[in-house]
Amino acid sequence: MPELPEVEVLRRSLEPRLIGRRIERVEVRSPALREPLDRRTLRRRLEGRAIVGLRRRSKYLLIDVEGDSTLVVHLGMSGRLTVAPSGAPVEAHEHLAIDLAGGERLRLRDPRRFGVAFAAATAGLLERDPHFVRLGREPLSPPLTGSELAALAGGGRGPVKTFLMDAGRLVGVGNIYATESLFRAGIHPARSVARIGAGRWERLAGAVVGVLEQAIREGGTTLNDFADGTGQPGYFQVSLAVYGRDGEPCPRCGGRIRRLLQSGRSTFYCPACQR
DNA sequence: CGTAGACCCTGCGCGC
DNA sequence: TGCGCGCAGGGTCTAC
Repeated sequence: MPELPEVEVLRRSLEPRLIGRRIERVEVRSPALREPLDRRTLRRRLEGRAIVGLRRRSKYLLIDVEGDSTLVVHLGMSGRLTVAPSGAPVEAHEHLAIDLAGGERLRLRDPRRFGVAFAAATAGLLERDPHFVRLGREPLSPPLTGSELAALAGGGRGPVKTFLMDAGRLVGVGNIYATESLFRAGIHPARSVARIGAGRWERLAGAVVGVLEQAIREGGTTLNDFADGTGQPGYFQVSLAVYGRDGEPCPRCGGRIRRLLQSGRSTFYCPACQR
């Protein structure tokens, strides 16, 4: 489900509903996520404390509470984090339920269980926690430039699409937005990063920033199940030029969009427009 | 060393 | 209608 735009849309939708709210109770309904939920630490760090801020790093959402604690959530492929009335029926694959003072409940559902949720000290979290220490550059803050992108790829030889999705270099760009960025930049996804010149790097950096910003404005991409914290779907999927459009006409030249596999992930591209 | 593939897990849509 | 197959937005680990 989520790449950077979806997590950012989720963050913005939750922020006004969560800031200042006190966490009354944390309930681990099913601890089986990619990393097992730690009931004791979650309760110890969160219960009784008010939420003071929501941040995003890469595809992680960070919910800061008073007293130097942070709830970290990664939605994996199928995670959803929503606010519901506390009396709402429990849904399938609900792993975590957090009751807020005032009668609402923050719920984490994740059918495929690729997600992660844990609580830790706020201080030094991004600098020291193993989930964060190896993460690369945020593409939007400040907006990525071509020369920075070229430097991040320095020394590599692999395909440019794989590079864009390497979170150790650049974070937040997953399969959809890597695919769309390369279409906008007119670059073939299999082109080696060693064979990209300054002009192309500049176009690609602009495309990455433009695609991510537009997707945030349009509420993210809802292919199956993405929703923000209030359950609202996004609508960037109608703006997708090539992703998921194998066999359809290219919106720019009318040629046939093709699909190929790279590192086990589907890539869609126009053979005429992307070189 | 960097890179490619397998793997984790459930659900859905498609073709038969 | 039912079933099997392929595929799905993530990340990590292992084997070259």
